[in-house]
Amino acid sequence: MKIGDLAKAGGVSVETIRFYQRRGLLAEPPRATGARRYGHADLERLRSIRAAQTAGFTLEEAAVLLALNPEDRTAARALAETRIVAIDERIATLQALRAALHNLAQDCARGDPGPCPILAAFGAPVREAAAPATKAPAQSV
Amino acid sequence: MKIGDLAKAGGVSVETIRFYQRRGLLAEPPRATGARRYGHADLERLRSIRAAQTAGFTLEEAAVLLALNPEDRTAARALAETRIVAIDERIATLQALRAALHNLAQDCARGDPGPCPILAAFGAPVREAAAPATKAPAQSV
DNA sequence: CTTGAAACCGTACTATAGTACGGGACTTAT
DNA sequence: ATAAGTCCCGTACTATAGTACGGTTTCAAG
Repeated sequence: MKIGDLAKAGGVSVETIRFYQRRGLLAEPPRATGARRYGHADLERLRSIRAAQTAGFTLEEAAVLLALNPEDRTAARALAETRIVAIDERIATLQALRAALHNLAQDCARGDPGPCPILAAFGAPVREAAAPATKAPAQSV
Repeated sequence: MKIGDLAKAGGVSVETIRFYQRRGLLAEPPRATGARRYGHADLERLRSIRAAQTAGFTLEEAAVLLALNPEDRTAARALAETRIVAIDERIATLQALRAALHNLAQDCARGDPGPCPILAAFGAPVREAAAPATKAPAQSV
């Protein structure tokens, strides 16, 4: 396999593979007359990285996972537990946020007089200020 | 107020204020012999930005919120609803992730023979590959 | 009147995960 | 044999939200 084939098989771009190589996540096999040749193990490894990423691990953590001794269940479990705790925290934060926002939206929708509760919470207090920001609103979270 | 006072009052760094100014989120008042002078409205606005951010809006979205006509409850509510939907999606994703990870950890803890389920899911398939990645594991999510 | 703090300004760097670009080398197909 | 398509490599750019740095004024106190 050449890098392009590996990329296709792994569902990523050539650039991404090269990026992983720079980060030390993927090996750079010796080049045979020009192009480097990749084997099935490389594809497996690429898939592992992607799987770890899908599970919410960063590339950094994926690297740790991949460097683990396959026998080392304790370490693997510790890593997983750490992630679970982090995820739980994140979920709790988001739920609190969601609730707060929802309340504001409800209050706003009730339409009783006075300023919009949402804008009162984090909108325009006086406004005669700056120029509008750079571009179109981007999707987040 | 000079920029340092504003920063202190708003609980951010001077650099952050300057950054907001570059983004058009905060105005740059005219300079009176050297330093620019800030008023209470600037502090209010800074606090609004921070509040919006705490509510999970990006700076971009905060800018939109701040640019809104205070009467425009419909737009404000739309913005809030959009965020709520995004948050719900994010929560759902995280919950699925958490469940998957939790299952793997449980299976791993049950300790029945065979490879560690966690590592089987996204760990070391063959491993004779790359050098370890750059630094220490960072906290995420 | 001099020293040190703070303001000003532009630029560059941090982290994360890539994407894009440009030039040169090499391979493959017509 | 020439053109198209890959590959290789370094560098720079995207987004997000800042932080840090270096140099130049200006301000206030001693």
